[in-house]
Amino acid sequence: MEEQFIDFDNSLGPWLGKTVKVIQYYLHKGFKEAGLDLTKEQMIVLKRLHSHDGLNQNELALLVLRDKSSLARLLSKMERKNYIIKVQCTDDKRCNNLFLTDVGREVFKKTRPIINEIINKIETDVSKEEKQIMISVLKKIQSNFGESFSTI
Amino acid sequence: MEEQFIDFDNSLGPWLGKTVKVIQYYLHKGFKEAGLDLTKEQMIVLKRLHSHDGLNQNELALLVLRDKSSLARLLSKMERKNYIIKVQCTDDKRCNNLFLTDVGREVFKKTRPIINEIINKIETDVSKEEKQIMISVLKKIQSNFGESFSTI
DNA sequence: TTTAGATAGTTGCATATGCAACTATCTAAA
DNA sequence: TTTAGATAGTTGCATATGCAACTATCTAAA
Repeated sequence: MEEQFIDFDNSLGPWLGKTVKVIQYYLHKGFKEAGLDLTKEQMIVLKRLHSHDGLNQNELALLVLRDKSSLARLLSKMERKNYIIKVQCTDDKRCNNLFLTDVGREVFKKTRPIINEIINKIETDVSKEEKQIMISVLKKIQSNFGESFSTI
Repeated sequence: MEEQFIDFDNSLGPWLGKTVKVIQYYLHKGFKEAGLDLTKEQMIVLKRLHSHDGLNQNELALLVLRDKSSLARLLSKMERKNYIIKVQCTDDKRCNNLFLTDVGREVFKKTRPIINEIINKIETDVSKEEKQIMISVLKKIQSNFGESFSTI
């Protein structure tokens, strides 16, 4: 069939994958060099709670595109480091509201310059038009895979 | 500083990251639904060996952007499943040449339609021009992070 | 008011990852 | 020819991930 002849190496998938790997490598490296005890994944959680304090685990898991079990373990580590706290919901004993601690807020603040540097590096020599096209295509790709992802 | 005001959520990094996560989710799902005993990571190794049989572990690790220790363990699992074999280099006892087995080749063949479907899904409603811009910007981003990555 | 099904979060298991330290081997320079 | 440094691959450790099965709790319908 026609299918056999799709050019895998020049399709968007591998290019996207490789680019993200490169970015993640330098992000982790940046945190390490700044002496921050933090992974990229934990940073994303801090970021979300920073703008949406009080989410419960299920809500947060949806936002960060992670399985709730994976997130639960991530949160445990962050709780041990005193970056976040879990507070049992008042109206539902099963559920926890998540909050940044002052320590967590402080750590997040320290990631700012590192993240900004990475963003600047990513977008070096990328024009406004190119950036706009990138984002619109990325949105399109996400929505090609179904509504569930397009709203995140 | 100016730095504080960079718009994290609308920068390329998070958009790229999310998109890749969505793609990977459906790729894994596709393999599972087809009954293939294979992860995305193992598929990438099969793909590389398919076009470059005989690479050693260090060479392959560079190509797939993985730490050699991570790759070593990936290869062990694939060797156990009889997808690949390691053959000690004739001229250097430290080094292994890696080869696909017939089983590995067969499994890789079976991933083809799944991968093609994902690629088609990704590129739905993405014009040739958009795709070209995407790839050129992704290349640019990779090279922004240094020569070491730009050639992979 | 009982209870079946839904929901929030956890745990077991298997996979994947990178760094640092290690072994075995090779190579190039004294 | 010896040997110091380089190189290929492995192992220990800590992290991250998703699926399936689980517990505790809640909710809506009989």
